Amino acid sequence: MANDGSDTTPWLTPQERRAWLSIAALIVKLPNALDAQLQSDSGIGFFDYMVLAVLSEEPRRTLQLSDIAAATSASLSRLSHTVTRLERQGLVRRERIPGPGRRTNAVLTDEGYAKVVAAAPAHVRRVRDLVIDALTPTQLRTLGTVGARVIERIDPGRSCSDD
Amino acid sequence: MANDGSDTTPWLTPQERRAWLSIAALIVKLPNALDAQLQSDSGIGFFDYMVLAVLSEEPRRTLQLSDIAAATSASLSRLSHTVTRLERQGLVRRERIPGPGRRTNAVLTDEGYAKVVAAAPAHVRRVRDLVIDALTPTQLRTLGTVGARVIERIDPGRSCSDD
DNA sequence: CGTCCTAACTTGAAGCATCAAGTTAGGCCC
DNA sequence: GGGCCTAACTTGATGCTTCAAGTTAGGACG
Repeated sequence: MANDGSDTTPWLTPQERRAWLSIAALIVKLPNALDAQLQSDSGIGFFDYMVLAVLSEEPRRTLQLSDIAAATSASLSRLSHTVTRLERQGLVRRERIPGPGRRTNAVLTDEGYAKVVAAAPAHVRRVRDLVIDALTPTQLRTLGTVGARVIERIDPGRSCSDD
Repeated sequence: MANDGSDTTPWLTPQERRAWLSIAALIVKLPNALDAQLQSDSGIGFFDYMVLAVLSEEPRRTLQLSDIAAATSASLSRLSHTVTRLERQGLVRRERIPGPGRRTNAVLTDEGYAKVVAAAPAHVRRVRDLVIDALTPTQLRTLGTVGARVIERIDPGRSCSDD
């Protein structure tokens, strides 16, 4: 129970530790901050917003559930529950795909589209305030690169696309 | 409803957008990955682990609830519920502070201490694999700096200390 | 053409987080 | 020393996430 996979466990150096503390705080606080902004300004959570946003960028405002799940880094189960809720709010609608297998699309309704359009400006502004405009272009670039690198480590072989 | 706080909402440039997509994926996936590792190796969530870890670094393995909440970026309510659960598992114990006000300490039990000690190596290894060792020292340094900067924007005036 | 198989989704229960209301223990002020 | 105030928690309800188990629609194999 005290040896989970290695005899030698190199602890963090003071520099590494300091960096890690900042990163840990970041990945806790940034999602909270974005959730809070969207919740209070538009009555919607960050994840729900991402789902609507992803759909709004599709030509037919339509995407298969498993593709949405991949785009938002969520489990299919989570997504299914979420789509059920969004459906109840009239923002989205389900649609069976006729072909082979048991595939289902989610389609953004007009009301759903209006919701994202209404929510986006304040959301983007907050993202700018907290992240984009807080950093130099070089820092932002590094952050993007570094994020992609870590993501690649988490699940090797994936692209990314959400908002 | 279409104008949440500004007439001119500068959208993201393609570079900014690409960076933001990486960052968004990062703040969703990294917590999930850490949670999954801790859950499967030690049967404990990331947040619970942080609470125990913070306590384990105190001289008397004791800290006031509101200080733990601050150190882990959580609400007092969330922390109180969590401490109740940890208490039920025998990992922590509550202790009223006699002085003024209605202050309460959480104290790490021996069992709780054993738990963190057992969980830490695999957790640290995962943090190394995913983040620390995936980046150059310069990138890590930048990431730390940048994290601190964003945190400062989120709630101005705070230090950080957790694991 | 029937059985097995897989991929994609659904569902229900259990756990965890959040929000809004309480509660509690002293200070403060007259 | 009685009423009021604040800070620090606690609690219960509600909602979201996860987990494990189920369901469904074809395809492949024999």
